[in-house]
Amino acid sequence: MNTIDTTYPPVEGHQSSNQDSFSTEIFPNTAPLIPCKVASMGLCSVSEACLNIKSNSNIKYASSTAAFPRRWVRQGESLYRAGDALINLYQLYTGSAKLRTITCVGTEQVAEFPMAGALLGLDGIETGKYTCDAIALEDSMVRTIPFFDLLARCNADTETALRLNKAMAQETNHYRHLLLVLASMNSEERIASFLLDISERMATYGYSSREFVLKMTRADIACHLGMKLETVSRTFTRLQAAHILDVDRRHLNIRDHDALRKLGMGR
Amino acid sequence: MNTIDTTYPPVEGHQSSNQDSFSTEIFPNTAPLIPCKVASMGLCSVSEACLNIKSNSNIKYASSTAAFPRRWVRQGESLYRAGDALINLYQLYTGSAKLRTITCVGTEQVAEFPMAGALLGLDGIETGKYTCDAIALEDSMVRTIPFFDLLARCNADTETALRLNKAMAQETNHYRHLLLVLASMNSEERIASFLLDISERMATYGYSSREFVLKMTRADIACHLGMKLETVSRTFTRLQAAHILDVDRRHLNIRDHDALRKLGMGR
DNA sequence: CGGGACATTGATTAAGATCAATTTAAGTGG
DNA sequence: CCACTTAAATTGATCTTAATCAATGTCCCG
Repeated sequence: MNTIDTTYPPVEGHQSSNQDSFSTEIFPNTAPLIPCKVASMGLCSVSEACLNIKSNSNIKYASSTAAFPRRWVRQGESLYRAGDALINLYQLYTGSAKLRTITCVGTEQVAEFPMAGALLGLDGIETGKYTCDAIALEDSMVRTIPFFDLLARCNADTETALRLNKAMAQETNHYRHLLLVLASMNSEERIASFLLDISERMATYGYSSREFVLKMTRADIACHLGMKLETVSRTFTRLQAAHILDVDRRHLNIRDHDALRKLGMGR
Repeated sequence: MNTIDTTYPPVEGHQSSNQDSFSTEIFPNTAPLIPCKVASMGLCSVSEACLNIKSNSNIKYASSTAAFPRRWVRQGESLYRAGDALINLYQLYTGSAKLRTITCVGTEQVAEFPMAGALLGLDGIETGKYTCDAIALEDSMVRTIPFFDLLARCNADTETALRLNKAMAQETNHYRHLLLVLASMNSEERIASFLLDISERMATYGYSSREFVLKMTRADIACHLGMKLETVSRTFTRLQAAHILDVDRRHLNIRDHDALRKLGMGR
């Protein structure tokens, strides 16, 4: 029986030594940690490092780290659920997730697949309650950012406020583009667009943009792109036949990036 | 013949004396002004009135008004264009608009149809350049809110900051719902969902939720909902045949709101 | 009154949904 | 470690919805 430890993180002991060092063996399938990369490149939306960039450098980095504690989420578990009160935002440090909504009649929609660096929880800001479920696609680690702390920080620091605003605007712009994808593209173009997005984000975090592993199921992809899972599967097959992709289950290899771009960027 | 005034319901002369009065004859087709309604009900996302709600009440309303000057936009004209530098946000005071993106290959997507009270320009926050065209569907009036003034205000006032955040989150949540509509609903359900949204917003501003005039063309609706304009037309016809709607070109009458809701809320 | 934008309607086609059957991989427990 | 169970993915056959192509109708504005 697959009993999951509901008292989260497996991890013990290693926290005692250096705060930011992790033994990745504990989660062998987990992506390597890239906190510095994310923070130093300024790619993260809002992180403890980013938050301090423009603030008084006398503030101890360590204390800032302590202010945003880590939390592990195991594969399949939810970081938060629709209806929960918004208390924290979360920065995804390692791993990946899906953000999904379910209507009162049970229709599901996967809105996005956040990866390391992403800021989660913004969907709760409108009403004070989350409107989505945030579910880990693999064992993942987040930083917990108390929302009202963040607001206070924004109040003290225009830079942080602008950064938060940009993070929110980025999500909105991403959705607006996704609307276009769903409204005007056929299944091949949707899949191409989807893969380009993932490819780009992989590159952003220093991984191969050509070869990677999809962390989500065909059903998740279908639910994200407004298709049926059979159509997703068939589309992968067709793109493989066209020598644009090599697909082996979740493992993906982009053979013809130009052709993929031509498809995914719109007609 | 059942001719309905295509302008929004008139607001009785309360604007004649004070500084917010306009001679609507200049723009004969323009909706009556509803500044007080929008502001006082707290329905606007961010307005000069809202911005002062929690701040020092000694601040003159007049000076605040002066800080956010009016601007008229004629039907078909754009308030801003994709690529323009973000300088201002705009609060739509009267009238309505469409927000649309066009890709490099010319694919168009109408992301939303803002109505009075809406805050426009948020799409420019991510990069500092607008990513959409904001086009007036009728002669409309906006309040011009310099973005960096607003940021400064947010800095001074947590309430304003939260309000701006909520406005952005609201837009994002709206898009997320629209994704679900496009991903999982058939044409009847999409149209139903679309009409429910408009109906609700009409009610919010004190107009009839049952009977109203669509300010946009069939092509705009189609482009918004990921359909072809012929399909939009046919769907209206079918909903009329089912005694759910009365449709006469742009004029719309909801005969069976429950049936419409059943369709639009998902299966 | 006439021209153009907008809308409706009809006939046909094509893309993707649906229903259904296998195949493959990954655990689980004996 | 291997048989067994289950989740995920692929593939095939058929059907349905909406796209497409085309023609006509209607209203508004100059």
